[in-house]
Amino acid sequence: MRILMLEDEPKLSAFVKRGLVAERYAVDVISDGLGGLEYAETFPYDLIILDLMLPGLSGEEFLMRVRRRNSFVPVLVLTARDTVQEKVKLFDLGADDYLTKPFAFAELMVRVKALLRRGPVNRSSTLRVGDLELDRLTQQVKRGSRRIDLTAKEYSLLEYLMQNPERVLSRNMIIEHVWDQSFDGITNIVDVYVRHLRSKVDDGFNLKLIRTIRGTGYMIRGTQEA
Amino acid sequence: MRILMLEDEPKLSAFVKRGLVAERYAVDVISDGLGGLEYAETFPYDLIILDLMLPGLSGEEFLMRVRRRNSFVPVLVLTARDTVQEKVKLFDLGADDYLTKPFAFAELMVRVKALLRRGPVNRSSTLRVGDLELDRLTQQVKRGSRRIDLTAKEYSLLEYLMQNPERVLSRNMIIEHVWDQSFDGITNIVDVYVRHLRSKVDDGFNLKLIRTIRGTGYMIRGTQEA
DNA sequence: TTTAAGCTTCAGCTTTGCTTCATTCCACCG
DNA sequence: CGGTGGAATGAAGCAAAGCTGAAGCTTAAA
Repeated sequence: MRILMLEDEPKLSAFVKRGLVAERYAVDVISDGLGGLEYAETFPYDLIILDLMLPGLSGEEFLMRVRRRNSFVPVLVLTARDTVQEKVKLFDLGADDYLTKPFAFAELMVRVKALLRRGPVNRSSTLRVGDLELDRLTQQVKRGSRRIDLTAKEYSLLEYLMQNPERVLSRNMIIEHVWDQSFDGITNIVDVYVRHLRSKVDDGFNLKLIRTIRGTGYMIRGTQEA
Repeated sequence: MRILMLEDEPKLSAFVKRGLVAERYAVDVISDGLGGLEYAETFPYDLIILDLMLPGLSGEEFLMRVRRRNSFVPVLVLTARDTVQEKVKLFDLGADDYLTKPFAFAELMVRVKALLRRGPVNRSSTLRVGDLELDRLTQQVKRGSRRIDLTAKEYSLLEYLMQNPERVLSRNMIIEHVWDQSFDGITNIVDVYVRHLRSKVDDGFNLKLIRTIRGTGYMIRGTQEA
């Protein structure tokens, strides 16, 4: 799950980012409107958190432009004003939810999860492929009855695979969903992490869930068959 | 345990606060209704103590608004009038208990504890994880047969962990529950206190109860396993 | 006013995970 | 049944996260 945060106050963004990362989201923080727009148009975010007070381009302007690109990313707006007019305007512009500052982190978290859940991909909170189970609430992974400990990146990768079972995912797509902005250039990082995952998820089991599609990418599947 | 107190008479609020702090609650005092509403909506309090005579927004109004947000936080009302009508009105508005001024501190304390105990989180007064025991009534902590002395913050932290055994708690969540205000930005205060706790709770024992989940936060668990 | 206890910050040190790179392996091609 | 390019793998450097001791600060107690 990849989140873009538009916030120019470093303390706040650092605090929020730390919390989101702890929940295993890949978070990009951008501090000005124009730069944010560029990011929003370049990467496939699952959610945007938008502070209305933004240098370079107002929050309203940003929201309009994103929506004009007929993008349906959920947008959570952070605002200082809490009036009815404000609310109406925001929903008009296409915001999906809003939060007035100051807010408790727990409250932000609740809304983030709610917005992500209602997206097209995520109905349920538990993903299943074969006898492999990933619980997004507690972030626990089990194969059969055996618990599996994953690092943050391993977890995100597995989550992405399991969101798209039986579908071949290219290395580029995987990088764009699982890694954040800190990434550049050509790399075999996906291969390496698939290896890590396999050693924890598939090793010692008869049925291998993660498959390589030569020349294309990877796929997860719970059934036998060639 | 976090308490919000709405009281505009400084002497009284100082007196009560000191008493509550001595009992290891984290107490925020706000002296006007509107500000109090903001706090109540922003932070997750376990209890609200409300003086009916309040500038800015009447106590009744406050109560109504809090309840309209369908918040189930217990509210203890302080009032000067002691009539049947008054009582009925208060309970109608959603008060959970009330106290007429003047009152003895001990009396307040009894009611506070009663309300906290019946809250959604606190069914039993003793928390247990492995051979570690925390008694909320007497605020005593024991591991096996050995008594452990904790400071106020250490106690709150341990209590929060033990309320959520086997669940990973992020630093942000911990800060919001254990410390009064959300901290500005980034701090490692949680790390430091976990260290303090460990030195008292885990050091010298074979089975370590408090675990670090790297990149995420901390967890308490009483069973062995990996 | 002095003293002590607890709270918070900070910096350096350790551990772990992230990423790159070089080498080896293997599927698919002719 | 070799050859070739994509994939797998192990190892190693690097960077981030967490640990820890100590010091400064605040508050309460004597």
